[in-house]
Order: sequence, then structure tokens, then C-alpha cells
Amino acid sequence: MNQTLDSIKTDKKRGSKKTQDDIVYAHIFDAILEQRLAPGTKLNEESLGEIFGVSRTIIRRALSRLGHEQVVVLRPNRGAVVASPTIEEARQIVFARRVVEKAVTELVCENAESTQVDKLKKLVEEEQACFSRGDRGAGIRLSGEFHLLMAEMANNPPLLSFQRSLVSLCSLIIAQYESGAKSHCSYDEHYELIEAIRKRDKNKAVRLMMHHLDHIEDKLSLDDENASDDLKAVFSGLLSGK
Amino acid sequence: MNQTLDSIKTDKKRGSKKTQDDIVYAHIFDAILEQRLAPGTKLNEESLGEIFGVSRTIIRRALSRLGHEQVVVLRPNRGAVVASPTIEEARQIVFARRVVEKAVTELVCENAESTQVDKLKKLVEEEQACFSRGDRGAGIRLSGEFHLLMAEMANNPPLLSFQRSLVSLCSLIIAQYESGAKSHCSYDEHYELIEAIRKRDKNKAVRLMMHHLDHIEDKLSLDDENASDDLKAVFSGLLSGK
DNA sequence: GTTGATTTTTTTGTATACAATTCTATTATG
DNA sequence: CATAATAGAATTGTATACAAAAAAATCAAC
Repeated sequence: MNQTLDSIKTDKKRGSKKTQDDIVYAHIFDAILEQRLAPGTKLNEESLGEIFGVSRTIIRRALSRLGHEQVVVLRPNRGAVVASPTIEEARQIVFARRVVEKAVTELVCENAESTQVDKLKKLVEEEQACFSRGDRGAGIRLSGEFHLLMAEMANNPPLLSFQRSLVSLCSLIIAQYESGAKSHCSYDEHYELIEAIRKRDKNKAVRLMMHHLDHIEDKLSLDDENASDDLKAVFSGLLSGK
Repeated sequence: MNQTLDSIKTDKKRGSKKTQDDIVYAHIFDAILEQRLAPGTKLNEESLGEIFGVSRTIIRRALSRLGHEQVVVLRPNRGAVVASPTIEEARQIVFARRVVEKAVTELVCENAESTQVDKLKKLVEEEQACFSRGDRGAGIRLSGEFHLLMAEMANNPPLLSFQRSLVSLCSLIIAQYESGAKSHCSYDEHYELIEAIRKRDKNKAVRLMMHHLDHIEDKLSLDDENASDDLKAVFSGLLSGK
């Protein structure tokens, strides 16, 4: 059972000094980004401890971090659950992302070196490959990582840290509100963006990025009409029909 | 000794469900904002535990939170210290703040109710009072709270959370790089800003806010020349003189 | 059978004990 | 005397035990 982490514990790849809670954090984070953990899922400390083969102490630390990034909600005395933003909250998150992405895009256009842009392109190719072979989960995660790499290239750690939080929250939002339709094939938009960055066309790059975010927000307005979390609205038809 | 927190533990004012680490977190946070804790200060877990009358578990949680906000630096196996941003990092932080404050200011101009603006004004009056009576620490903290209240008024929790981190980091920067001169009398600029918000003059408000941030950044460029953390530069005069 | 109170179980919050690591001071060696 | 090596103390990382709270299950009354 605890082979899961035993193999990781000794996995000192890249000499990175990952502490145990870093690993647990990353695993849960990825699970959320890949939508293997649905919004609202309860995150039991002991169960997670058994899964990863560590004590609750470590789990707690990881959850605390995720909580600070608002990816999970920590309810005092009632444990942690994967966040499930309301439509209102989702709008606020997307708005915040517009603010950050605009700044990031501008910085990247100004400062990016071509080797870095190459890395961006590689990432999008991977992303495309995932979607082609039907691995939607990994595709969505890589799509998020594209935006995180952009933020890294912007060379501004505070913005990057904020972006981490926003990207994962957006992933949750997509999980919640994107209808079954196989949309979210964003990689072509990513390619366009890379082209604009290569040409250092700041205006176009920002425009493309905003357009990119419009797509997420469009889905929200769509769902706003049907599936609502407003109980009265949900049952009004039922009542009038009776 | 542990009367310090015993009194706070039972202090259920406002019915706020503050858990113990919330309280410790807030105390350390305030101490940093008021500059009672200087940048670079080592934060020993056991000592803090004794001061607040709680176990290391609680201290650790609080430090972990502060670490995520980058207000303290958590060095694996080597403990936590109050962050001491380099000039380069300081510039990045101020840049990030420009991005956030611009968005916040626009949102506030669009949506603020007059009762909220009144609260803003009250806060600035307190701030002014602090500086008049020479309580620089509290003044700086209130100055920060002015910006946090703005972010609250913007009604965007993710932006607010980010702003929390940035404001405290800026406070650290001021602590580090502001020369003895009794500058940082920002409250008059806050008054101007409030006027612009009252008139819903978005352009002017944003312009004032950017100008406000210029003042912080100016200090950095000034100090950039003299007090440097570049050892070679510091001792070059000494060496040539010999 | 449904509602409400009470007990039991589960889960979270906190303290503490021990292990692992880093820091400090002492001693040995050139 | 300076440097290196080593032993000891101090500090952090992790697991675990117990207390407090919440959730679930049981039972009673209607």
C-alpha cells in the first residue's frame, strides 16, 4: 500500500530538496489540476496519510498550503474539502486572472529569451498530444502549466505564486462548469500566443490572452442560466407544475 | 509568562471563530507590519511557543502560513526568518503591487458605496493621528490597512489575499530601505485618493495610486547606490584606501 | 414511521516524544 | 596560529497519543 511514497521518498531526482509535505502537496495539487479530485471532495487526513504512507502531521501541512492557495477549503473542526467555487466566485477568480495574465504577458513579450519560448512551444506540443490521445486530465494539467511557465518567464516570484493559485482554481472551475462537450481545446490558442510573443507584439499577445480567458468565462454565463445552486430556482418549475 | 495568550484564548470578541494559530499568525504578522520584528530576525519555534503559551505545533502552522505569504522565509531544517527582500526582489514586489493596486483602484471607483469610503477616511484619520503622536509603528500598520481595506472594497477575495501578502512585504521593504528621514507620511496622499474615489474619477485615482507607489520605489533607487548587499562594492573603498 | 434526544464512533486540534539535522564549541593537527 | 575534525548542544522534522469537537448510530417517545 505505502509503496506509493516509499519509492518517491528515495527519489532524489534533480537533487531537489523536496520535503515530504512538498511531495504530498504536489500530488494532491496535480490530482486537482487533472480533475481526478472533484470539487467538493472531502479530504480525510487519516486516509490521505495511509495513501501516502506518512503521518497526519505531513498531510496537515500539505492541506494547510493548499488551503492558503484556496484550492481546498479548510473548515475549522470539520476538515478540508476540494474547493467548489460558486459562479460568483468563479467570475472573481477569472477577473483576477485577467489582471495577472495581462501583466505576465506584457513582461514575457518584453523579456523572454527565445530558448524559453521554445520550452513554451514544447509544452503546448505535449498538451496537444495528450488531447489527441484522449488523456483529457493530463491535457488540462499541461494547459495550466503553460500559463505557469509564462508566469515563470515573467521573472516575478510574487506574481508567479499568485498565478499558481489562480490557475489551479480555474482548473477547478472548468471541472465544475464545463459541460460534457469536448471543448477546452485551447492549445491552438496557445500556439497563436507563442507566435505573438516571438514577434514581440505585446498588444496582440495581450488581446489573445484576454480572448483566451473569455472562453472560460463564456461557459460560466452559459451555465448560469441552467444549473444553478439557487435552490429556489431549481425547484420553481416543479412547484408551479404541481 | 503565558498570561499573554491565556487572556486572548478566551477572548471570543466579535464571535469570530479564531483558532489558536490564527491568533499567533496575526500577532507575528502585526509585529512585522509594525516593524517590531526586523527583516532577517530568526523565528525560533520553541521561543515563540513559550511567548504565546502554545506548543510548537501551533507556531509551526502560523509560520507555515506566513511562509506562504512570503513574509517569512522557511529554510528547510534551518528554521524561519523574517524575509529581507533584496533590492531586486523589492522591485518585483512593488511591480506586482502596481498591477494589483491598479485593478483594485478601478474596482473601488466603480463599486464603492459612500459608507465604505467613510470607513476609508476614518482609517486615514487614525493613521494621521498615529504619526502626529510619533507612533510610527502603528502608523505604518494603518497605512497598510488602508490598502487592505481598499482591496476588501474591491470585493474580490483572491485579489485581497494577494494584496495581504504584498502589503506586508512592502512594509518589510520600507523597514529595510527607508532611511532615518521621517518620510513615509503618506496619509495626505491617501486623502487625495479618497477624494478621487468620491468623485469616481477612475483615471485620477489610478494616477494617484501609481504616484503613491513611486515614492516607495524611489527610496529603493536611492539606496541602490549607497547601502548595497554587494560585498565587493561595500569594501572597495576600504581596499583602495589601503 | 418520523422526529428528537442520547450514546457511540469518527475525525480534527493540540501537545509531546523521539529522530534527524544543523549549529557551536572544543580539541587535535599541521 | 590557523585550519580541520569531532563531540556536544540546540533546533527542526516527523510520528504518535490524547483531548475536543463533529458526525453517525442507536434508542425512545409520540
